[in-house]
Amino acid sequence: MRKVVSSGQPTIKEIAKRLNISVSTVSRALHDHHSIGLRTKARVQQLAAELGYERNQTAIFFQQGKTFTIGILLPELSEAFFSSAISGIEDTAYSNNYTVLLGQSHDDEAREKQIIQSMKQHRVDGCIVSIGKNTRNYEHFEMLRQAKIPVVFFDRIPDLPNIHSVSCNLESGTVQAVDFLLKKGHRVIGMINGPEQLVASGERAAGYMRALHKHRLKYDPELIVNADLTAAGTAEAMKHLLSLKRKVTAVVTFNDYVAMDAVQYALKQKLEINKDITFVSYANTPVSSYTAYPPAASVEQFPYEQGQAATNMLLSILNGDHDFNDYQQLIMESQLVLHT
Amino acid sequence: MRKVVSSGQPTIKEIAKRLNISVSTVSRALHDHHSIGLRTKARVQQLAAELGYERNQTAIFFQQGKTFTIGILLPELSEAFFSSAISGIEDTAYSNNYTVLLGQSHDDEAREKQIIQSMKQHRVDGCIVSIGKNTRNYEHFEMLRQAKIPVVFFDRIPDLPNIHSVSCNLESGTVQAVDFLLKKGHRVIGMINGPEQLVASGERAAGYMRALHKHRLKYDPELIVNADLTAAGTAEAMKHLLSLKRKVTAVVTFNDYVAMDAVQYALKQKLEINKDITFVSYANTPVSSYTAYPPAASVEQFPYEQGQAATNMLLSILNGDHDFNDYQQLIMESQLVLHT
DNA sequence: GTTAACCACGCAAGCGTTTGCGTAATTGGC
DNA sequence: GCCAATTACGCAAACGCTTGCGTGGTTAAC
Repeated sequence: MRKVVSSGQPTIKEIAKRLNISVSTVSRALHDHHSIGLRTKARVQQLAAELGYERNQTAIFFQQGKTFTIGILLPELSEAFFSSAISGIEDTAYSNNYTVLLGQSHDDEAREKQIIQSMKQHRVDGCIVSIGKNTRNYEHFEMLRQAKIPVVFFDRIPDLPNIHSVSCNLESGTVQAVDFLLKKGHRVIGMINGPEQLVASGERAAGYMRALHKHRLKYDPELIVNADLTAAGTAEAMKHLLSLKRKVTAVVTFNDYVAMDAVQYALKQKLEINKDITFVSYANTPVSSYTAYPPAASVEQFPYEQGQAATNMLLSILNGDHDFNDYQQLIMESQLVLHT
Repeated sequence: MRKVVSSGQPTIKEIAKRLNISVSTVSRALHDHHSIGLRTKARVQQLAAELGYERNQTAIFFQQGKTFTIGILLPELSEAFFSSAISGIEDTAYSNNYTVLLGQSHDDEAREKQIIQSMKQHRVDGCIVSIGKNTRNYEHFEMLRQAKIPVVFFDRIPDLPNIHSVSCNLESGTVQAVDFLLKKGHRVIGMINGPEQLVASGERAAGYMRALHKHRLKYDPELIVNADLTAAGTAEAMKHLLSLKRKVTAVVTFNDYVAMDAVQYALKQKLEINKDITFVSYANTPVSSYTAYPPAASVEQFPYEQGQAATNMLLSILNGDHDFNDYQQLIMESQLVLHT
C-alpha cells in the first residue's frame, strides 16, 4: 500500500495528462522553449496557472545537481557584526536567486564540523564561513575542497594556503588608530588583542608596531596582551596593563564589546574615561553612539559590505568566472571613525 | 554527449557494483536494517567509510517529499531582537536535525511574498515568520496553508483567525511598566506606539489603559500616538506629546531603539532625562546597559526563548503531535527590568 | 516429513524534472 | 519535384535513493 505523499501539488505529469501531450512538451512549454508551438505553449501555461502549478524544486535540485543554496557558517548569529554581515549576504544572495542556509558554531569546533558536514550533505553550492575563535583543525574545510564545494572565508580567516577570502585591512586601520592616539599625545598605548591564531589578531599587532615604528618609538611587548574576548578575560588583560610601571593612558581593544567591558573595569578602578585613560576599538557598532562612554574612535569594518563582497565573490566562482585554482583574496580598507 | 555532473561523490550504486550486490541491499545495510546479514552489513559499511560515501540529501529530500528544513522570515536580520531570535531558532532546529533557510523582508510586503514563494518552492517543511510592519495582505500565507506547510508566527503576529503563534504578553508587561511610572509619581504618561495594525501595538495600548483603569485614572487618547518606528516618526511623535497642555513627564516607547531616538529628541529640546522626562521601553536590548541615557526600565521580551518556543511548536506540529486544526498560541510572560 | 517461520538478499517501481535524440509534417529554395 | 532546413512534438533515460514484494535457502516445531 503506497503512501500518498502528493500533498495535492500538481505536477508536470498532471498537466500532460489533461492536455493529452507528453511531459517533455509541458516541461519545454513552461520554459518557453523555441521548439514548442505557440498554441500549445499558451494552453500549457494557462492550465498551469489555473492549477496553481509550481515546480518542485527538490526534484530539480536533485536532477541538476545544483541547489542554488549557499551555506553560511558564523560563530554567533546574534552578534551585531555578524548579523549585519548576514544581512548583506542574504540581500545579495536573494537578488541573485540564491537562498541561504544558516548555521552558528558558537565558537565550538565540534559543532562547526557538524554544520559543515550537514551543509555538505545538503549539497549547498558553496559556503561562506567565519571560523570559530578556537578552531585549530581545518580538516572539515579540506573535505569541502574535496567535494568541490567552494568556500569563501570572511573576517575570521584561517591561516591556510589557497583559499578565497574577504576581509578588512585591519593593519592600516590600526595604524590610523595608533596614529590618532599618538597625535593626541599618548605615548604608552596598550592593546587588548584577540586569540593569537586569528589572522585578525596578527594584523592588529602588525599595525600597532608599524605605527610605532613610523614615529620612531620602540615597542614594548608587555603592552600587547592576547585575551579571549570574554568579560573576564578583558578584565584580566586590563589588570595586567594597569599594573605596568609605565602608565598606560590609552588602550586599543579588539572590538567595541571588549572596549565596553574594559570601560567597565576602568570605571571600577575609579579611572576617568577619556582623561585618565582613552579607548579606541574596532567595529564601530552602531549602538556605541548611544553609549555612555563610547570609545574615542573605532575602526569601521563594514560588515554589511563584507557580506556583500563575500557573496559576490562566491557567486562569481560558482558562475565559473575564474580558474579553479585562481584563489582570490579581497581586502577592503577599514576606516577609523572618530566619536568626538 | 552526457555531461558528467558526478563531482566524484560516490553513490550507493558504486558500492553495490564493487561489492557485487544490489543497491537495495546497500541501502538497507547503511540503515542497519534487520534483514541484512551481519557480514554484508560490515562489508558495506567499511567500504562506504573507505570511499567517504555520503548520502545525497537532495535525492532523499526529493524521494521522501520532506526536506528537514524550516524557513524563517524576519523583517530585519541585523536587528538585535530578531538576531537573538534567529539564534534561538537555529539552536533548537539544529539539535533536532533540522536546518534553517533564511530570508529578510525589510518590511517590504512584495519581498515578503517573494520569499514565501521561494520557500514554498524549496519545499520547506514549515515556516517561522514575523511579519513586516506594513503588511496588510495575507494571501501569501493562505497559499502556504493550501500547500499544507505549517507556519508559526511569532512576535509580529497578523490579525488572522486559525494560526499558530508565539508571542509575549505585552499587555501585562505594559501594566507593570505603567504601574512603575505611576508609583514614581508620574501622572501624565505618553506612549509612542507602533503601527496600528500590529497586534503588539494593540496589546501595549490595552496594557496602558488597564493600568490607568486600575488606578482609577481617566484615559486621554491624545497621549497615545502611533508612529512608524523611524527616527523621524519618533521625533514627530515626541513633538506632539511635548506640545500638549498637560505636561508629559514620562513616555513609554515601542522599543529601545525608539527610546534612544526619543531621548535624542528630548536632549535637543534641552530636557533633562530622568528628571524632566522619564522613558520606559520594551526589548531590554543588552546594549542599553552601556548606554548614556538608558530607559529607566525596559520590558524584556525574551527573543531567544521565543525563538526556541516557536521552533519547538513547529517541530511538534511537523511530528503530527496535534490535530491539523488544533491551533496553538503560546503566550510568554514579559517582564519589566529596572535599569536604576 | 510437512508446514511455518525466519533469514538474506534481489527486482523494480517510483519520486518530478530535464534533455538528447528521433520522427513526422510542413516549408522554402532551386 | 527533390533535398534541406525548420517546426512541433514524443520517447526514454537519467539523477540517487527507498521500499513493497518476491524468492530461494535454512531452521524449528509438531
